[in-house]
Amino acid sequence: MGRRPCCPKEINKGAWSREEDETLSKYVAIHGEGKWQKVAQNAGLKRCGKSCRQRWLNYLKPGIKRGDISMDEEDMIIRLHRLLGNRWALIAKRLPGRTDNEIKNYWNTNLSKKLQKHGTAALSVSSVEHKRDEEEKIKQVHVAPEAPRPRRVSAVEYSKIVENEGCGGNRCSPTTPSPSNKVEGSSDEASFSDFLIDIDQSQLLIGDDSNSKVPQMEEEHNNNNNKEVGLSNSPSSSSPSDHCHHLLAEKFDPLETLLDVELKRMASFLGLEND
DNA sequence: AATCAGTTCAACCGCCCATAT
DNA sequence: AATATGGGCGGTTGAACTGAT
Repeated sequence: MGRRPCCPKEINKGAWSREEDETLSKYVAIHGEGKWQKVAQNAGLKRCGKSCRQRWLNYLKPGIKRGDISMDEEDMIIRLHRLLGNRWALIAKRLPGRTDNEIKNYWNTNLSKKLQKHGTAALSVSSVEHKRDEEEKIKQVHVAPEAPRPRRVSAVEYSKIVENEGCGGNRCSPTTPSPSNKVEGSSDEASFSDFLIDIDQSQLLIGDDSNSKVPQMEEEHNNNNNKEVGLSNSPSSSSPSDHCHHLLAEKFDPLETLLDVELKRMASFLGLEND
């Protein structure tokens, strides 16, 4: 498969100027999103199409929230990251106004440091709630003053940490057995596990980006030990695969729907019923 | 005030997949 | 069927910023 060079020869790189932002915003307002290569050309921007797309989606698009990630959002990020791994785009979809890039940055700068220092226990529900209490007193958005300053961790570093802690690295492989996502002997982790009610990540990941994978994976799942777990609190589902069949029959995106179920639990747990 | 080190985050890079030709 | 193209995504980089000395 040939790959054309992403960008024309003469392009601007680096930070976007206000003029460029305005040009892009005006163009997209008139012509809509998509065809980013043409956007770059037709709008007269000396920018790569991808760069235009990224600038629009991460910064200029109306409704984008910037900064001030709330404790609830942080909690959501932590939980979703536990469920989905480094699938920032999926996580971002569950946080209106937040972009994958922002969440990724927030994770790398604010949350991964906790992994680095305390392991996953630092990211448990109770610690987040404790932090919420503290931060409401201090009214600071990011890091409590007494907390160590954030530091970036490399992917390799992070993978090692997570490997030890649970979800195995950059992506939670669909074949990764769900028990690996638990840390033994951690009470905080136990509370989180309770919250998860033994959701099988392989089920959650089925419908990620290709519906076509679902039947095949379900078949595999059926061949394996499917007694283990699933959305067992769904009384009408005798098994996770039944549940997925049901969802498919109704033309739902399985992941979306499963996530909705999960997020309702989160909301219930957080006392935020009206998601 | 100057310098240095650490942190943040916008932007880039390259891989992958879906779709068009 | 093979190739070209567009777009999505996660990982990484580096300039700007901030705080410590």
